[in-house]
Amino acid sequence: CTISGDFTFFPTATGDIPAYQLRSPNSGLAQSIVMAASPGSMQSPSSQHAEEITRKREVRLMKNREAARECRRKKKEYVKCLENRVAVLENQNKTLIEELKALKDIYCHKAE
DNA sequence: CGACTTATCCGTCAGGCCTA
DNA sequence: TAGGCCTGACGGATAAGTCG
Repeated sequence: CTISGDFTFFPTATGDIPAYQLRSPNSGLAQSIVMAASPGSMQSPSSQHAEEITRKREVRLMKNREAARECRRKKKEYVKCLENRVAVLENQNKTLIEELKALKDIYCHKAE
């Protein structure tokens, strides 16, 4: 398990503005498909435009939803790797301390 | 057993970074 | 510089744990 090099965390300079938005109960893929499946044959240009905006928004949200899932998956993996590395280093440290103790012992007995 | 707290997951927004 | 991607921050939902 190695920590991939392209995964970096950086602080963002967000001004703590609470993120509020309308939550549509039927947002997501199904909604996008419904939107795409209804051709704007008998619609005014303005309602077509509104529908296009809605469709674009749905696509954007869907992509971001998936991106967030992937981002969280990568973060979990990254944390797991760090934890593994901590365990390995702790073991190494313990071994080195033991080794040092043994060498000190040998040295002390020689000195006598 | 209901009220409250804590942990975890998820969707969304905002903003930074990168590329065409 | 517009558009897309990535990710921190936020708030809601839900499960699990705790307490009176």
